[in-house]
Amino acid sequence: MEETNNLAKTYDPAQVEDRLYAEWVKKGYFHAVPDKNKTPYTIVIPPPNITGQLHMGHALDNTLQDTLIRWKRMQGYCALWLPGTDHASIATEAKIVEAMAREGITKDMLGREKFLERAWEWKRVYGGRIVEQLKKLGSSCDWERERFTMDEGLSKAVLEVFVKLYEKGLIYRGDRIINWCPKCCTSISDAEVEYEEQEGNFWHLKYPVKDSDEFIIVATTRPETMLGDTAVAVNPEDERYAAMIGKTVLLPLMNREIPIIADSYVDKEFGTGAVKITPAHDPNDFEVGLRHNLPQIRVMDDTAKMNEAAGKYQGLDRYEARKQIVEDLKALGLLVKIEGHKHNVGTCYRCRTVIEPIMSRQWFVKMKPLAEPAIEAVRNGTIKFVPERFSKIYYNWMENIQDWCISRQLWWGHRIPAYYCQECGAMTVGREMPDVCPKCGSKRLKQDPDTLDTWFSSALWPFSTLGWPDKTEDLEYFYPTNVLVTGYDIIFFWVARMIFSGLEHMGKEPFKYVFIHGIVRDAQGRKMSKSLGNGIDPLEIISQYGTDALRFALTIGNSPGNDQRFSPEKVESSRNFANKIWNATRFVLMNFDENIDFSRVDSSKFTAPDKWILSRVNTLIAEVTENLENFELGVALQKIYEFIWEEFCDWYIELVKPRLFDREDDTRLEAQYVLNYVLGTAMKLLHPYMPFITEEIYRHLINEDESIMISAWPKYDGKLHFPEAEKDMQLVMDAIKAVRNIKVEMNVPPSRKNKLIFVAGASEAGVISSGRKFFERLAGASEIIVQADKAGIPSDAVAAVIPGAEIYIPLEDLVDIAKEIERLEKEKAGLEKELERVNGKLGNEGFVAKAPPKVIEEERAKKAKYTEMYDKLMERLNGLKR
RNA sequence: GGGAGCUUAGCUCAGCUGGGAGAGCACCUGCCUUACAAGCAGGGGGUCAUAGGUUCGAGCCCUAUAGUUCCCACCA
Repeated sequence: MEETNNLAKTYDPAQVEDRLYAEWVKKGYFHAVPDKNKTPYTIVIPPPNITGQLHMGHALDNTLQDTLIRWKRMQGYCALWLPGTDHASIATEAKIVEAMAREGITKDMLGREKFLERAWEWKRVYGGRIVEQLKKLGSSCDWERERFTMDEGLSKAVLEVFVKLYEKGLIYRGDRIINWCPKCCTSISDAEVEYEEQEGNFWHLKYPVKDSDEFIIVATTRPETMLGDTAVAVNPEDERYAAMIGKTVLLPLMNREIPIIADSYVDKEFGTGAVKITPAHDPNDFEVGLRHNLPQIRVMDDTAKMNEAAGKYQGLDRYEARKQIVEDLKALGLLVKIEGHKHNVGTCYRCRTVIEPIMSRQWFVKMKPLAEPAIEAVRNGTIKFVPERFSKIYYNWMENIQDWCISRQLWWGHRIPAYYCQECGAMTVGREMPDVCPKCGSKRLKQDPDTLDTWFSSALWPFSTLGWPDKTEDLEYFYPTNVLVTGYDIIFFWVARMIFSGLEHMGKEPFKYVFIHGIVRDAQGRKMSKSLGNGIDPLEIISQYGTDALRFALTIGNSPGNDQRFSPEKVESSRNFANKIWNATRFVLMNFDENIDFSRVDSSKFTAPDKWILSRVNTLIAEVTENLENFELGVALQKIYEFIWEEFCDWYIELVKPRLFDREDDTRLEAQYVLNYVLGTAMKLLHPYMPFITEEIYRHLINEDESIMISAWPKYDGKLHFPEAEKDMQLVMDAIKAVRNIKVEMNVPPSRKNKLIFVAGASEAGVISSGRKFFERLAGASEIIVQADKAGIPSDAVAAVIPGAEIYIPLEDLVDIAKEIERLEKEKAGLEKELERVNGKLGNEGFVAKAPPKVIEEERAKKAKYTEMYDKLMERLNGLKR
């Protein structure tokens, strides 16, 4: 205990964090083992990309998870926070390709096998980085269970799911329009396309009608696709074009004959009412093409360069081709006009390249049958979104869901388990490559070169990480998990897909709650981004202010699902709070004796302030616990903050100082005990939020626990509820505040001591008398007189009326009657306003008849209180004015 | 086109099931009071976007409007 009296004057996180974290890990506190005597509480981490660097989004997401898991662990649950990383196929592959490009190497030069070797090497080098960064946040993950989406076990799960869904007919291969990223050279899913509004043009083009001198004018935003046109469509009810339907136009530049068809898809009002149809390069045109049996002509290759079907434009990039085609049409007199046109352009969410819709043979998951139970699970409350409003976003997406394109033309990822016979062309899907083709017996089989969308494996995360498809003890015990914590930007990508996957493969929801948070923005409210360079590095903040300050700043004053701004000022005040706690602890410890022995504490010697603070912390326990249960982390933290700073530090510590400083005081030990208990309890409540400082402090306090991390979460205790003490202390504190207020307002030097005369009824008088020391110390009182009436009070004393008492301060030379009257008039006006409001309510028949009795009673009590204060104030005022 | 959020003190934001408007920062005044100046004490500052409605009672519930942000859809 000796060294405890020598805590540094300011809290230094660097001295504490790494040391404690290492110890927690060493002691195995983060490790969860199935325990039949405990209830499981499970969170699986949203696995960060192996290429990732910790950013504020991670910091927030993981702080919230850690707060929940630490709280539940303390509550006695078998709390598992399962960590891991995601292979992030497209993002990782892009980075590797980029690095290779710097060496002048391409994927093709290297070949698949060598490329994968590089990728695994990349994973080995960088995969651990983000994990180490998560540790800096204090994350209490069970690192013994760390998983990676391409682990053997998880890959087995992917294989199993693919084969199962294929056999059920829920995975199929087909030729459809998909989103193609020409830079990443792969298909991507609808969810991976981001739309951006861009200034574009609307080109009006003349297509000559065959065997006539007529033209039909089409309007397009993408002239380059005209090379692949296989029809022109008009609305069947459009009279302007009625006569044209069925005729043939000669496609300019290509001189291909294409029909004019009628399809209700065409909007008469928009553009010219005639639409060029390019089935191979537009999703809507593709549908029209199917309805009318139109040929599909792809005019671009995988890098969005024009291909051989583009005739003389072959080899040109799509935008060069556009320019050239417009030029050529103009030369031919077929360009009618160019209009400016704002439109949304789809871009690749990874590289921002404009997406090319291209017809291609890909693998898809049939979504409708999977979506239905997933919608139902949220609708019937099996899974709850917090805040609830996010379920609407979820429904909206799920109800309009399209089939999911899952194949990617990438090498880094789970390879599609489909095998093609090189002899007969038969396809086999299976858990392993068949020895021979089941159809023709040939041994020449080749696996599909494509890999799966990275989200295909993360969709299985809540159960694949627990051992599925094997029936493991972990899976049995920890699944379904309790809560998933993630940002709203990832509901479609991940949350929705986990829900239908869990229901389909486990027959049970993957989690009960989806706790959604917003985005961390910069101080100006902008999204943090690499291109803007406005990102704030959490690790930088940690090294400057400490992990606890960062976590506090990210949690305080935020409500679930809302975005927040992050500013250095906010962390600074968080850091100040950490320092405040630290110093409160220093104070407590420096007032402990070496041989302090709490077994000798006599609870009958608890004073009013003791009972008051015990009662207050007791209430705090109940409120914080309830807030946490409702995922109101910010509100709960605010309450802890206010309790510690205002009630514990500003009041309780100040109130007990006289007892601590007087070594002979009969209740000194009791004060020390209460300080230790209340601070310790507050630290427990704060621990889930600020794990390091609370642990460090807790170890210096007196308790039986090995670590605050595994100590028991405080419980409300009816025996520690002291309403009388709370009421008495309210009177004392009101009085102190009133005196302080007067002294400042009347410009009394703080150092000057004054006599205080209280006029109060018997019970209040008792409270005030026993609070003598508090007034001396905290209100600068030199002498306290308590009396039942106003006898002998100097007429020029300054007065304050508080609930239950009047206070008079004889200021002699300092008093300015006019000023005093002015001050009292202000008080009077305030009271009048209150009285008016209360009387308005009580005078309202409706209120008295319909309001709950409890509310009416409260209002009546207020009325009595204010009336009494008002009368006393008026008496004083009239006395002064006389 | 559809949907959601936001609008509360100078700034950033809380405000749980409707019952006397809050915090942090900033500002003003005074304090180095032996835990903390990263602090202490005191103070100023708000027709809770606007207009209706429900209710005894609305920052909170309903409707409409305005401004703002975002998501989805993608009429070429």
